[in-house]
Order: sequence, then structure tokens, then C-alpha cells
Amino acid sequence: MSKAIPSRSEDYSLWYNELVKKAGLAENSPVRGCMVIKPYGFAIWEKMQQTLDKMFKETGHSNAYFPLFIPKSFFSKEASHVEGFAKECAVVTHYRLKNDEVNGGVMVDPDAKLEEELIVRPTSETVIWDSYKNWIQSYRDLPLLINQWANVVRWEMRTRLFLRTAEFLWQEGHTAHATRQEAEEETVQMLNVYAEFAENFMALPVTKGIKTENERFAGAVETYCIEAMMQDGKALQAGTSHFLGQNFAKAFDVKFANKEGKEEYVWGTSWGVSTRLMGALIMAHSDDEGLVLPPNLAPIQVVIVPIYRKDEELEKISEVAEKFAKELRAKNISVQYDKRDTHKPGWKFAEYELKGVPVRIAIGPKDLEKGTVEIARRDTKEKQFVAQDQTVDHIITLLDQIQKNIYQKAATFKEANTHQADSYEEFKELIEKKGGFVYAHWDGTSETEEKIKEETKATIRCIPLNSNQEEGTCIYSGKPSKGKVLFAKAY
RNA sequence: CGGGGCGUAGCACAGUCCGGUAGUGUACCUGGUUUGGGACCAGGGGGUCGCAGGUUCGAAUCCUGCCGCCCCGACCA
Repeated sequence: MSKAIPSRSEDYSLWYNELVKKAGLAENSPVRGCMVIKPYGFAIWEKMQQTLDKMFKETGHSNAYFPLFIPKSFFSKEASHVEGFAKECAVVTHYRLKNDEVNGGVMVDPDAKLEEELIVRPTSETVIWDSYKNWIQSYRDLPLLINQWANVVRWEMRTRLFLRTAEFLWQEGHTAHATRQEAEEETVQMLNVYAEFAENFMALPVTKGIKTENERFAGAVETYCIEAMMQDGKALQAGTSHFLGQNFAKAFDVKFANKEGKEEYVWGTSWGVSTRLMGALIMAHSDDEGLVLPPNLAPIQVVIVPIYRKDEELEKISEVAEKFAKELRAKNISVQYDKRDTHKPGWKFAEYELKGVPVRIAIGPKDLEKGTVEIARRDTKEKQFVAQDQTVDHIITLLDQIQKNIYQKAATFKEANTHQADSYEEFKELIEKKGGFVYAHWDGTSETEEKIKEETKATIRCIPLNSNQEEGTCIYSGKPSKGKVLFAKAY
């Protein structure tokens, strides 16, 4: 990137957009509000998918797939669910086109109107619970632990690459349980899986918490979330896990016979993360040179660039390079040896920095002479010469250090931009001037939350799980508060 | 849907006020010299100036209408 990370939110948006495009992650599609994910961007997403999928399976979940289309009638069975999603749904009304004899081209065939419209899923609770009705009869069928990798469509008014697109890729878990307690435990478990993934793989420190009633998922009893801080100080909701109570079971009549032979409604959860995580990854770690990818998610962890004048030189360098590539791959490290003669070394250096490759090895004639290689790390941009016989070990430790360092840097930033406000004056000052996360007392009412949002644009991101339960008075209304909550401007 | 900005070569833009038949950088192609931080020189290809209509001898430029994109707001993962 030619310019430094901008501080004004408007400039930050442009900077972000430019980075996403330059790094070859994604681009705007001609289709309204949609994006094209390019191979390099998709490679990162695949890494995320593989990692999460493994974590889901380790916690006992299985994958399945449900329809893209949801009959309108399904959708309206859970009252608050419709209300929450009605405004942003794409609707299929016809099933055929025909030649337009008047204007040329094709037109929607008016004779092909569907009797019942189909909604393109904005989320799959309704179709899935409709199936669960048939899948669940007895307590022996529970718990039912299903996940689906899918695309969903939400007709958002304004879109932004990865963070909010009309169509996005995600994973949605939908589980059914015999008891309230078990469902609640599942909700928290999956929240912890997300937090672990964010922190250990994305190198993204997150705050776990519960959403307020205003921000709660439509149809949920309780919504848990993880909130991350971006480099402009704004908050980004990185994942949600919902305790659905018996709401969907009642709406879709999903009952089971318990051990005593009595019929009961099942208890549900749902949880999801999306390609939005890609946005989080980009915004949390990138610098003026481009992406900074944590080694645990980087499609290419190590790139080897030869520096040479003549073909004989390249041959000798390649021998060394191929040897390292082989040895590193044997240690499960993904390596790319870029010996293209169509680009010069300096060009390649800049290119791989833009793409966020964590480690670069450069090998030139000087290295052949001295038995060394030059190793550069992306996060700090430090370079050093390392003896060839120590290179593999060095890189293994280095990748680990980089992973930790990126996390630490983000954690330090989050810490430094988290503040406490004891009065509304102080609160407004912090939100306006410093941004970041602001902890403050709140009286627990939606009215106060709304007022603060109107006046400052800051919303309650969550009621943090690990918050100290100190009593106090609401900064806005002066009424009693049970503990501080997390406010921030959000994406 | 409101408020601002913008549509000219693959990309980034100048030219528009003041009309004269399209330009710069970059990318691309060819040849040569280069290669330890996005090389240099020479030559070359590529644009119905967003679309439609109007004014004019003549329109990227002026007028009218439409379409699209971006940023901010409302909505949201």
C-alpha cells in the first residue's frame, strides 16, 4: 500500500477496499451487492473452513445440507424471526422465462407464477426445524448436532466486501437437545470454539459476551457473541451463538418422548460465522505494505525467492531451494518456490508482502558462497542471515513466533484502546475522540440503549461474560446498574 | 431510500469551466541490456470518452433524460 493506514473512517474504508482488491482477495461483482472471491482469498477461507470443520467434528457435530429455498409459509411460523428478517429477503416468484416479442430479449413468463413464493434463505432455522420435526421422536434421537456450510442471501441496503455482502458464505450449526441445560451448555461451548478459533488461528483477541435484547438474533432467547476490535477502533461482531429455547420447536412442532414417556418440546441452539471473518482478518492485522496473515491461516506460509544473474546460478540456487521446500513440506509447512523469470526479486518481495506471506527466504550467489539464506518475516519486516543447516528449525520457531506476535500486537492494541467511562460526558468524549471499546454502567433498558445510540452512534456490543459484577449507576439515566457493559461504534 | 462524489485503454487518472476529432502513468507485446527491494532504453498494440436524445459545420467538453459505481447515513453477520 502506498499510503499509511488512515485514521478517518471514510479513508479507512477506501484503504480497506483497495487492499482487498490489490491483494487479490475479492472484487465487486456486477451482481448487485455481491462479490467475487478470487483464488487467493478463497484459499484463506478454505483454511478457515478446514480448521473450523475439524473443531466442530471434535465437538461431536456432523455436516448436512438443506435447501436454498424456503417456502414463505415456513418462514412465518416463528413470529419474531419473520420480523427480524422480512425486510432483507430475496423472493422467488416465478419459475420460467420466455422470449419477449415486444422489446426483444427475455422476460419473466407471467404464466409461470409460483403458487407459493420461495424465500432465498437468509438463515436456515426454518427449513432445518421443519426437517427436525421428522427426525426427532424420542430422547434417544437427541442431541441432534448438525452443521451446514452454505451460502445465504440478505438484501442489505449497503454492502462492503467481505463485511456485508448480499450473498455470503458461512457455516450454520443447528442443534436440538432434550434439556434446557444441555442446550445452554452447547451455546456456550460453540461460543468458546469460536473464541478459540479467533484467538489461536486468526490471532484475533475477542471479547465474549451476551447481546442486549435490541441486538439479539430474531427468534433467540439469548445471543452470545464474540466482538473484535479493528485497527480503526471500531468493533466487529465476529461470531454468534444463540440459545433458541423452545421457540423453534414450538413453531415447528418438534416434540420428543422423554424417559418417562411424556411429550416435550426440544431445546435448540444455532451458531454461525461467515466470510465476514475474512474482513476481520484483513482489518485487524494489515499494515501499509499490505496483508499480514497469521501463519496458521496463511495459504502460503513460506515463499522462497531466488536471486540470480545466469541460468547456471539459478540451477545451483534451485538445488538448495528445492531441498528446503521438501524438508519444510515434510514438516507440514506450505512452501512456494517462485523461480519465475518473468519477475524480478524486488517485485516478488513486494508482491508477497502485499499478500501477507509470513516468511520469505531469499537465496542468492552470496548465500551459496557463505552457506546461508536470508530470512525475512512479514510481521516485523526484520531480515537476517541464517546458516543453511539451521534454516528449517529456524523457520519452524519463527512461524510460531510470528503467530504469537501478531496476536500480541492486536491484543496490545485492543487493550490500549479500551477505556472506562464513569460519566456520560466522559463517555461521549471517549467515543468521539478516541474510539475503541468503552466500558460503562447501563441501566439495562432498551430506551437508554437507543438514546445513547442516537446521540453517539455507539451501541452496546455485549454484556461481557467475564465482567466484574460491580454495582453502579447508569451513565445516562443515573438509575442502578448491575455491571459495566461494552460500548463501541461497530461495523 | 436521503446527502455528497464519480463514470475517458486492463487499472489509476488528466482533459470538461473556455467545443476543433483523445492523452499521461502503469499494465500488456517485441528486441536488447539488467536481476540482493516493485529495472532501464527503444519500438508497438489497445478507447463507439457509461447509455440515449438534443444544440452545432464540428461534442469527452454545452443541454435534457436514463443507467451504473463509490463514500456517508438509516438496516445488518
